[in-house]
Amino acid sequence: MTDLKSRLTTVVSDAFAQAGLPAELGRVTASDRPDLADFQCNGALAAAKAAKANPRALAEEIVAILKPDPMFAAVELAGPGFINLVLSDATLSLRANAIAEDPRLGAGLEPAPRRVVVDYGGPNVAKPMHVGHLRASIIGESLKRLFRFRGDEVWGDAHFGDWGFQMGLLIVAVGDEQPDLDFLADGDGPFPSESPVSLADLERLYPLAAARAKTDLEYRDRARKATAELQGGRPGYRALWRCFVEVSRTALEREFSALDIEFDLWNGESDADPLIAGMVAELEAKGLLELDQGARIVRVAKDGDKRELPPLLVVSSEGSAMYGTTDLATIVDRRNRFDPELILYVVDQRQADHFEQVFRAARLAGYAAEDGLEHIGFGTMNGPDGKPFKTREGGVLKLHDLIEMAKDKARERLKDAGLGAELTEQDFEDTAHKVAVAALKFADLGNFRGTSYVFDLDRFMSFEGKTGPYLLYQAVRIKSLLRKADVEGHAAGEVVVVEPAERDLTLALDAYEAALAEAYARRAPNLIAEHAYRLAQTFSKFYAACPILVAADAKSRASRLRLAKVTLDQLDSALRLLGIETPERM
RNA sequence: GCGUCCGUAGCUCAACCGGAUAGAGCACUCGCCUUCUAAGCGAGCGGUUGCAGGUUCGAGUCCUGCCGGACGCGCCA
Repeated sequence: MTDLKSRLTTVVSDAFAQAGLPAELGRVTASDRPDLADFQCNGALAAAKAAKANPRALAEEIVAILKPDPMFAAVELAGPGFINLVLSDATLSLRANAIAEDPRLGAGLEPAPRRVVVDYGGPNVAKPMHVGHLRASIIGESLKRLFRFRGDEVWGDAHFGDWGFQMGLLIVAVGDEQPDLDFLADGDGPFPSESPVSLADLERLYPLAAARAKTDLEYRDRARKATAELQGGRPGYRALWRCFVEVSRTALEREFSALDIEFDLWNGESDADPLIAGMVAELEAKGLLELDQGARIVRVAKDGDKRELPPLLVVSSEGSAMYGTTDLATIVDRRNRFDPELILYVVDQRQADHFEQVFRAARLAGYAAEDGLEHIGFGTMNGPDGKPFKTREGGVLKLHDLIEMAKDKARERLKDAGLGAELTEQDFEDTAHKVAVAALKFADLGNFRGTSYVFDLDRFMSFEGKTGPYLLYQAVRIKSLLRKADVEGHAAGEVVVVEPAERDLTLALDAYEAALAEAYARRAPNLIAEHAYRLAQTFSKFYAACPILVAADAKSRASRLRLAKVTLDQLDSALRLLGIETPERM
């Protein structure tokens, strides 16, 4: 199962070799001029430059070699030395049938599967998720699915923020409010397993405590002491902390699942904590630690650097672990548990320096291979003013509220379309939810992750043009068509490509593999989104140009039905990789 | 100050190792529902790719300088 582009690259590379030219110049790409050809090769231009020869003459030689191959309808020399390739209808028909019969819908596998950890989401105990978590979650989930689909063994890890000073703050805050709690007692317990606080309590108390600790030094010291005692293993604090973690995690999982985001692991910062002491000793033994201004650091600057990268702080002058320490220990933890060949950190681009420090330290310590750690940075989601998104009041918008806003819009639009009357309330709600999630995710994943984008709910939910709802609409249309075909007793049959719209649709289907391979290589889900949109649009043109159920003859109806079915399946596959589900009706 | 990223149509974004006529969507104009969902399809309008040089047969893409913007730069995460 090979896509046309790869197959053509092989064929044309062989022709280059036959002509005595470097085979790697035979790279074939989709044509820039669809009016002239299906595919093209620009290698003759590069070959001519290297050999100081006439590009047209070289290209002519290649054309002569390729021309007899019956897979082509035409092979032509154009412009300064482009080789234009037009495939025969028979070649395209063959390919369309192959994709239709392929359980992977034309998508390939990576030749050498790896063990990969995707670190994304980054939720924290007691903190409600806000819009900042949206990108990390959506992009990470998509990369996890993509890597898994390409054949890697993948663990998605939420990397739960369940440790550190915030926990001490919460213990103090809860203790002040409920001074009679059993958990506050010294000694070994036993302590209740029932949580004395709800998530709402935690979310209420945390910001207050954090603010107070900034100005009230006595309060801050109590929180620090509580943090130290918790980390030292004080049983009552541990038991209380476990309640915080459980209450938070349950609520967060519910929120993530509303976005179809599911983690394989909820390993927290607390899981890495027990490894820190040993790790520090090991770094010491390896001679990597240095005492500087009272702190223990690893110098990570390199000779070629354009600017001196600050050292990684492993132990602060107060003797505590920093977030870089935890990240480093987490690498050790993952190595021990899974021995991953690659760890992807899907985290805001602004933390690029931090990860560079951690990665360099990890390599120096031998915890990871040179190419085993990657920061997958992304830009911010901005408000209309171009600054990171805030509510009208200037606060952060909770993720939950954002999703509700999107669902309200979706309900409104579905009612306008008269769908409310057709569906049961449950189906209606389900569809509204899917439409809202598709709108949000497609708006996010449609852009390259590295660039920031402006959040504009009206535009995302406009249900027109290049949006999530448009893609769902195309999928739903096909589902409806197939239901009708079923009722009328029409079956799909062999694809025979005749019409231009059928050619274009086949070429669009074939491009799935190239899009996925590129998305994988560049860790860029927007290329999947781009493909899905192209496919949907190409189908829509086909739908308008080629009657399916009322086709002129039974053979062409069967052929078009199969094209419609495989388009739906591939669209569904691509959307699933983006984390988007399609409803039955809309 | 140093460093990273960015500047493409009125707006939001593409452009596959440097290749043909820089592409989509929105907005605007026009056409298309007595055939399968018009949340659609077709056509049109819209560009000195921030500015100035350079390399090349060929530059949005590579190099240099400048202008403008975002972000980061040791004990928060």
